[in-house]
Amino acid sequence: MSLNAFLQQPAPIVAPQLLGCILEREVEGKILRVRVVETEAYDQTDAASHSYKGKTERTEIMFGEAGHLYVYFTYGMHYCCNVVTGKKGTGAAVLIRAVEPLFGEEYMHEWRLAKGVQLSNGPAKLCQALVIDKRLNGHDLTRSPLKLILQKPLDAALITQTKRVGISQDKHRLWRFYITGNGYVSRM
DNA sequence: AGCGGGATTTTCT
DNA sequence: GAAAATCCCGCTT
Repeated sequence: MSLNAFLQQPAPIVAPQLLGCILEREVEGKILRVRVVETEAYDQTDAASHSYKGKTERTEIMFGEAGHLYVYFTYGMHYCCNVVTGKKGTGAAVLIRAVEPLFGEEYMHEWRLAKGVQLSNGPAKLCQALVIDKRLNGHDLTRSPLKLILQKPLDAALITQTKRVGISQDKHRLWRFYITGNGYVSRM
C-alpha cells in the first residue's frame, strides 16, 4: 500500500499502525532517525481536536492532503507535530507523542540538552530534538528534510490502547496507542 | 512518587 | 480575556 493510500484511512485506524514506523530528519547536513513509539488520533467528530469547530487559519493543514505535517504551537513555548490523515477536507491527524532515537542521537543533543529517555519521551520534547517548528507546518512527508517511512504493522499484542493525555474534552475515547513496555513512552 | 505552580504566546470567544 | 493535544522545577510524602 502506498504511503498516501494508507494515510487516507481514518485517524484511529492509522494511529496504531504508525507505531514502529521511521521518521528521518535531515538538518544542517546531518541525518537523524527515530522510531515512533506513541501516537494519538484526533478527528473532526472529536471535541478535543483542533479541527472540531471547523477549518481556521491555524487548522487549515489538518483539512488538507494526508501525509503532510501539521505543526502547532501551544502553552506559549512548545511545538507538537501530527501526521495528517483521512481524505482531503476531513480535518483529521495523528499526534506523534514519543519516539525512540535510532541514529544521530548525539546530534539531537545540539538542540535538546537532555539525556536518556528525556530526549524524546513527549510530543514537545521530540519536536525540540528533531528541530521541528512552524517552518515545517504543511511539509510533505514523502520528501526531504523530513520523511515518514512505513514499516510492517506491529502485532496487536505489542500495543497498549488507552485514554489520551492532557485533554479536557472527549476524555473517554481510547485513541492513544503505544508500544507496550517501550522506555520512551511519555507516560505508562 | 506525586502534587502544584510558573513559563509564555497563539488562537479563538 | 481565557484556555491551551506541555514541560520543568521545587516541595511534600
